[in-house]
Amino acid sequence: MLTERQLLILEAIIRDYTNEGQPIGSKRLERQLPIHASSATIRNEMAALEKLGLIAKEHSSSGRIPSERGYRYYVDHIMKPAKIDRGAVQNIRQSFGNEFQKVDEIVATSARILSDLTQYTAISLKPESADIRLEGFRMVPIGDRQVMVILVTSDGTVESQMYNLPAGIHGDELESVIRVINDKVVGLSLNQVIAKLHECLPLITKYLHKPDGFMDAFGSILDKAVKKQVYVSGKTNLLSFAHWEDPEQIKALYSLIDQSANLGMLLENRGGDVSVKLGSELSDALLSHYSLVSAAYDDGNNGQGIIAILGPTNMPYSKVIGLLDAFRDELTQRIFDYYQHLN
Amino acid sequence: MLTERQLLILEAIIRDYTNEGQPIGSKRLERQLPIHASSATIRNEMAALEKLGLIAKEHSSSGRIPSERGYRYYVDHIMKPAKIDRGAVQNIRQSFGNEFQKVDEIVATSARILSDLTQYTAISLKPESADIRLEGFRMVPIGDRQVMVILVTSDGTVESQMYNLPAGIHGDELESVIRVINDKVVGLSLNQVIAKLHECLPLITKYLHKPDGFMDAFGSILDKAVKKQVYVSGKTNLLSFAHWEDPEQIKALYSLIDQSANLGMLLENRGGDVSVKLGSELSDALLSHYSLVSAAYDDGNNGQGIIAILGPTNMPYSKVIGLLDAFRDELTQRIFDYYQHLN
DNA sequence: ACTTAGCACTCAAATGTGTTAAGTGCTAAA
DNA sequence: TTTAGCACTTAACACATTTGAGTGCTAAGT
Repeated sequence: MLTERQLLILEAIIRDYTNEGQPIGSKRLERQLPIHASSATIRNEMAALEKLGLIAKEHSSSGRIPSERGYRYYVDHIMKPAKIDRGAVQNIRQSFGNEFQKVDEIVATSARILSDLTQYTAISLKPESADIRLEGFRMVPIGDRQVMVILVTSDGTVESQMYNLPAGIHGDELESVIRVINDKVVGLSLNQVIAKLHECLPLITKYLHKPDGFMDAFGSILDKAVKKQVYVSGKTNLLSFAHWEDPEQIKALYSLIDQSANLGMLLENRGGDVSVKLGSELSDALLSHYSLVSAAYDDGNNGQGIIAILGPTNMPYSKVIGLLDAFRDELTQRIFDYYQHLN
Repeated sequence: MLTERQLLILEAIIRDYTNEGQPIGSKRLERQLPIHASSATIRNEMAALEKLGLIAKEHSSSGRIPSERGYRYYVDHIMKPAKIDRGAVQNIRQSFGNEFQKVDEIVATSARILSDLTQYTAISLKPESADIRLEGFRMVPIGDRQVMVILVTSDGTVESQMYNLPAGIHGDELESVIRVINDKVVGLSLNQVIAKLHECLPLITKYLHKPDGFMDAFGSILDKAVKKQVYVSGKTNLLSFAHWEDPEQIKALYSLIDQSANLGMLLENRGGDVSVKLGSELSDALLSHYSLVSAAYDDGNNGQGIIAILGPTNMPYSKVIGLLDAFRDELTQRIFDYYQHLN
């Protein structure tokens, strides 16, 4: 257990290092801290904190910087989320605007607002419930040889994709295909759909002479619906605080972030409170100097989504966590409004 | 007019500088060039070239680097596009794969292939003809309160968007709206559509009590159809040869590229041959160290699209131009195939 | 048992000093 | 017109020196 004085010192080191990015020395703290103690005493305390692994030196005679464990301790035991003032909340509310036609738009907008507010990279995941079923299926003829395939899932998501018909397919054959699909796969969970559809392949082949293209199109649209929808905003902000000598490393980081699959992994978040993951706690070594603050939000009926901020390890956690928490409430409300408005 | 020897020297400087990025000196060239002349003679020739503004020094005693005018002269008068060997063409063909369901997919894939091949940033614009008309309009009911609005334009583009109906709209009212739109605006050019639609507003208001949302949705989907579709691939490659340590500048560059409107401007290309724009010839000062190689391609019936490579001023123009030219043919063929397959 | 002044020590960063290598321009002779 | 030769310039590098902020340790003071 840390003494009161050690807590003060640790907190001051973290605060100052967050603001200035420079190692913090004992004389500085002596001047600054509201405690009566000489720099030598502070040095002793610092040595103790270092032995506990909470702070570290960059070289043998440098000031101290918080270690990862230090941040962990700070986040878990010292820091209190900053209260977000009403003006800021108002601001968020305004940024959302109104008139969303899809939940995806709300989620995408969330990422944009968050990256604007924090100047970090923001990530948002669309709410997802455990069991999504295929709820509707349409094929809308567009031209002689084209149809638009539309899937509706039980969480209200609508995905569409063009499909070019093979030569010589007639309207009634198309009708038959629609009927087959409505009979056989509508109502199933999305994971079962593809398997079931393959079972029905002989049947479909009867109407569509060459069903490969159709299966591809259907598969790709189903993918869109199944895939965790991830929205990332403010990627370029990563450049601002990258120790960026090496362009290759940044390229790698970007491509990591662009692979939404990775991000899905990264964000695993079992609901509840705002969570902070630091450097080595993140799945990829590329992120060892970064830190991820994430929060799950409920959409009221279907499931949970996630919003997150990816920034430097020395970010102002108090502010960011406070913001994310307030934002989460705002977002939940927005989604609630959206569904409300729909019924 | 330059002498034979001056041409050789200029060409060698450009070639070597492209490969190594280092200023080129007279002694080097003496060793390397297949002409009988001492370094002093070459120095004299270099002085002449410098007086013509074709090459420049970084500092008073450094070797020479090509100036922008030098590149211009090289591209216009010296360089011949490299012949692309059959293997490479085969490679391109393979990268395309088959089975495109939309022209957009072909165009987007083009950007991807080009940035892969060159390791620069590639940009592609979808073909656009002068006069696009609205050719079809659908509203597909999805749930009780949602419809999917679908527009088809005369160039075969299909765009869709969800629209949440105001409360208390019934099927027959929706039918009426569809009929109004089909009667009044289908067949018009896209630019006229919005104006005409506003004329019909009283009529629409009769059926949709609050038509604002609908007008918004219709407008935004029309925007999608009208807006020049720009695809950019390999943005991170810009990092590889950015010689600037300033993240802010790169951020600015990225946001420039993300505003597709800007890119549309940038790319203006009156068809014909492959065109090269260097540094200051580009619209934005941020691009002064970059160079844009672009080519227009025909899609056989509707109009022209553009493919382009954005890279450092000292790129290997011969290769890039040769590649772009060959790629253009390949792309034209692909689009031809696409439409062929559709009839 | 803490605290603290004082001191020797460390290290990064800034500054200064040569040295080298690659280059230039100019001149005078071939 | 060409070229050898020479004086000059500059960036890049290696190296030493100084400075400033910081450290650990010790011995004396509370």
